[in-house]
Amino acid sequence: MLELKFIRANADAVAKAVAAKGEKADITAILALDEKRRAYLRDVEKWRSERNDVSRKIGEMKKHGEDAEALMVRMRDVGDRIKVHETKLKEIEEALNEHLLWVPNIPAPDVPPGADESDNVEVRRWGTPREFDFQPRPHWEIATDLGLVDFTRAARMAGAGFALFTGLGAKLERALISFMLDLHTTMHGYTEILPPYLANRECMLGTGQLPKLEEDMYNTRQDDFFLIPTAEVPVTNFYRGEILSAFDLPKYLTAYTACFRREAGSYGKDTRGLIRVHQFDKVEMVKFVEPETSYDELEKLVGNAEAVLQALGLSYRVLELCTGELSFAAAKCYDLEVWAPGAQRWFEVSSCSNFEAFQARRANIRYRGKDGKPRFVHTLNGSGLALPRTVIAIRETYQNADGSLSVPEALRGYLGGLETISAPAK
RNA sequence: GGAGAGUUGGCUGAGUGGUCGAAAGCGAUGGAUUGCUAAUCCAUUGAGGGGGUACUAACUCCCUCCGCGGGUUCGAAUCCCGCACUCUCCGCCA
Repeated sequence: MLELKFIRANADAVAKAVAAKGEKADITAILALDEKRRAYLRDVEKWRSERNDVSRKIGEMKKHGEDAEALMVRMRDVGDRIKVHETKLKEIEEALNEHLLWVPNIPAPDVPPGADESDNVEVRRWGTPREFDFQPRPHWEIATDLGLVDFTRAARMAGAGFALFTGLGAKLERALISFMLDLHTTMHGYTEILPPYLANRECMLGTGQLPKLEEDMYNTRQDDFFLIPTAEVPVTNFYRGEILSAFDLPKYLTAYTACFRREAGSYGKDTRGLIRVHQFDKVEMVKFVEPETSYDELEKLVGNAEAVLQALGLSYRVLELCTGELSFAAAKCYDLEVWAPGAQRWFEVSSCSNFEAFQARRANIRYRGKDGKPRFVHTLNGSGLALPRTVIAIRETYQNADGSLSVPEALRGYLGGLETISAPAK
């Protein structure tokens, strides 16, 4: 959410940002409603002021035993008029607010302009893609042969597009989750939390998934809860409505959660294996920081996510997203893409964004500055990491000629010292 | 699921129809005192919005907000109704 004052003063720039992001917020309508709102507000406030004055007078007259009937009759009239205009004012404000919720965040000035992924800018690469002296196989073959996943039975349980990890495949998920959380809590200064996987409507509005992405979310009809599409939702809402102290900032939180996405509109895309599934595991990092520091914090956040890939020995590249690829709420975003040598392509495993005050304004998360004035914090978040594609990269990178899989050293401690995953005996 | 109690400012906590935006305490900020620390004293200290002078600062007037939404009334933190959440007890249950 942007401030109405800001939109009023920078209408052109905001309209430009809306276009650059391919959004459809109607800035002209907002300005008109804003104008109308203030006109009604002036009237209502004038009458309310009168009512307050006269009511006070009535109170005093009654105390002195005087007859205030005439004034009371007059105020009854004023009261009716206020009520009518208040109703109208409320309608206008609701319409205005509805419009405002559709205004995206403005890209930071240094975000490269562009329409699609071809305009993203590669910032750096890490690691050398592994050379094979045999033909590397794709991850879905490896997983099936080693008995790590079972999509047939997953479909029986839930439906198409769900993963079911089995045996060491399941244990590998658990190992990765523990490894990532341990890394972030011991090396990067994050506090671990384990939040609810269901979130209410206010949370979804706060982080900006709603109203735009309602179709992509699972909703529990009876109670109007949403299955979280990312831990960002509950974790960012950790401080919703609170005023933090400047001395407590920055706050770093990390959480493992399952994530649920309907992936409406993406049918037929990346249907194979784990690339795109309705439920997946992810470790998320969320930061609450002072505005002055948020871009430094973003770089550090990317570094925290990169540390996971580096520890796992996986090659990756860092992309800076162009304006057209930025999500609704983000001002700036880096994607981390890992190299999968079997599939011969890059897979996004992390998205690290600075939302500046956009989410904080929606979720009303403030801090009290050293001058005592409350200000909105800046929020950031990044995956550290999403598991399915990380697992894909591990399988393809660490595969051996005999079909077995070496366990990355960083994970061995979490798998009872296991060094190799081999096909189960038939 | 049933019964009861509660929800007030950064925090604790008073307030049951008329200067209540709200006592008191804590905390915070500024100042005084002080060899340092501690203690003490004085002062300031809620948020959001609209208008005016000014035209980033400052000043000033007004409105709203005591969980949320309605209602009663000239007037509601205070009375009535609905909802949410928290706590206690009972039932059920992983």
